[in-house]
Amino acid sequence: MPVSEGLSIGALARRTGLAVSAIRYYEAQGLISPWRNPGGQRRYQRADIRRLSFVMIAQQFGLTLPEIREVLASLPDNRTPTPADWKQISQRLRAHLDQRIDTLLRLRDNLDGCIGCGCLSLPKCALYNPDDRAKAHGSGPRYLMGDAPEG
Amino acid sequence: MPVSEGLSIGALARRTGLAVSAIRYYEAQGLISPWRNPGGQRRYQRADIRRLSFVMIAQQFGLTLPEIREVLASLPDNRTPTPADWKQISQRLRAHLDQRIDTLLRLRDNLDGCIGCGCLSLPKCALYNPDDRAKAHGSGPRYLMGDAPEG
DNA sequence: TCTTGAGCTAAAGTTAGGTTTAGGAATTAC
DNA sequence: GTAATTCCTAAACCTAACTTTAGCTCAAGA
Repeated sequence: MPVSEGLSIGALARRTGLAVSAIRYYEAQGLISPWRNPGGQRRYQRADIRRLSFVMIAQQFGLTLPEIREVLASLPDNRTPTPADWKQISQRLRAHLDQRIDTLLRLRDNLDGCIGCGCLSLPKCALYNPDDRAKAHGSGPRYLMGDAPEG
Repeated sequence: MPVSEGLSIGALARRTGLAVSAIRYYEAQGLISPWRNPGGQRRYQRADIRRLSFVMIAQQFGLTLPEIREVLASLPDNRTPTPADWKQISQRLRAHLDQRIDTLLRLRDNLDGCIGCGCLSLPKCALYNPDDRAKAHGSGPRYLMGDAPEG
């Protein structure tokens, strides 16, 4: 029998498939808030399995951890989230995903145009649209993406 | 008048919108190979503007720098690339993009299903398909993505 | 010529999202 | 009761894709 109620971090790791280190990291990022048993070890609710599962899914959809934290903030504090709570949150995910798909589809259309016209690589090319650039993916030279260097 | 033919790195930076430091970094990664003038400064061909532009576009499409280097390797060494050369390369990009879009569309379908069934966050949920997870985005806990920790 | 603006290299710093390590303390299993 | 797990924290390390800094050299203009 456990020394107190709740899941240990190792148990939660086994249930979610996450590494223990990742769970502790998510806590540091404010995504999950366990309590401590008398010995100082973390204890989790069973609902936290869902919470972490959601984190993993949201990551696949391209949300950053701060974004996920914000989304999770809409879950109730005072009670265990219900399926309806999760459903509402999933719909926000869906909106995010739709936007990513749109961006990629627009990129593809532009690329098709460019293949036809031979303009690929010209700075005036539609592919250079900075909005698309900023949203399509996380990487690329920083200052092109709106982070002007000083001086 | 310049001390030798070709574009200086600053001129290339202005033409492409890239930072000088980024251009030097791309060289270190094998994406571009300038020659040196008698004073040891880098000199570029005008065709290198296109080359770097292509790098930026390919990044938007989610290719890593090593992947871009590989794609660029199919350009001719002995002559300036023609529009036909670029067109061929663009088609490889298009295939990559199609795959990304497919993955996201499948994720969206699964999410729709999950919103309906309320299963979101259950490990058996279709959203946990590891193939999709590995391909949808670069981030997420490493060892879930096939990089098992030792011991 | 002399000064300032580019360029050079090497090395360190940055961000996101974690993992690994070191050195202890708490639990569990026998 | 003791050995083997598990857990704790803090700090260092990791990758990708760059940027910044330091100290120096080159090039261009008045």
